[in-house]
Amino acid sequence: MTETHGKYDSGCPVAYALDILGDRWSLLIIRDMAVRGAQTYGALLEGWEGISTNILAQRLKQLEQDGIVSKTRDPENRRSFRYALTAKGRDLAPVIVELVLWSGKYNAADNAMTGLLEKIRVDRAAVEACIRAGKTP
Amino acid sequence: MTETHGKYDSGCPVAYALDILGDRWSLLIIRDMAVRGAQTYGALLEGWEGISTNILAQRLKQLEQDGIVSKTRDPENRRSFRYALTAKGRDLAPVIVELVLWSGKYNAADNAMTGLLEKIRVDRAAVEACIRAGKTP
DNA sequence: CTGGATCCCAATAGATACTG
DNA sequence: CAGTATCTATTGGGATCCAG
Repeated sequence: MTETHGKYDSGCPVAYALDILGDRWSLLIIRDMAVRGAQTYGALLEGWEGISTNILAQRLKQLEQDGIVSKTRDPENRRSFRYALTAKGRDLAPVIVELVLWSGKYNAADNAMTGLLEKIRVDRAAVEACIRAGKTP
Repeated sequence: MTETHGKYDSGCPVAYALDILGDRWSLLIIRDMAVRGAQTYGALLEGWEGISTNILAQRLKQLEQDGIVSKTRDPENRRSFRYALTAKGRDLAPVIVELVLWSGKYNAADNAMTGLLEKIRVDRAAVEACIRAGKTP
């Protein structure tokens, strides 16, 4: 019954994760939602790395299918949509935290944009709790 | 002096990590070394997912440049090489562990090949210590 | 206007066959 | 065993077009 997801159906949990996250953009989109609080297509387009419109649309659709992202109409602005992380998406917080710690160790120099590393160093649990609560740390 | 690595030089630590790991194969190669103990080109080729030869060669070269993997001549077999994780590569252990835990939560069904999830659940610290020590858990 | 589809084209990733 | 060569498929950028 296990839905065959992607390319390699090896039964390895690392491969399962990489089927969803193993590309240049998916995790950056998740980061934009978790860390920067981006909630709209427009806000995601203006991320730090400059994703293009077709890729963003495609990845959002895929992430929605994978249960990472939810899409709803904006209650206050009927012509807009709101994207949010699901519980499954927010549960990636520890993965993001470990990636940031690793980068911080080996790429100490540039960490300019986020300040995330410092926040994690001060109180890692608090950062994860924020993300899990759907708030930006 | 920060060497510009890859595509997006945004200064975000997540992006730094993804520049090295954000593709379908790099982290699987690292997993094969860390978890399965693969040390040769041939052993890596026979991983669970079936990487093709050119991709493996290219990724190994890149991972070596990025300081994740080291390549040395096999002392016992002069015509063979041995690939190993560097400290930087082994320090990805927590990232792999978090990915496995996440997959285990949302893809409980298939975890057949590794048994890694169970080991992590029994003693996470021990698994990470193994990998950091260059031993397979 | 926001959100997204589409087309064109360049660049990368990848499978297979072959080589020292 | 450890790759290279070749060829095809997929990805991605950028502009533009389209719908609500």
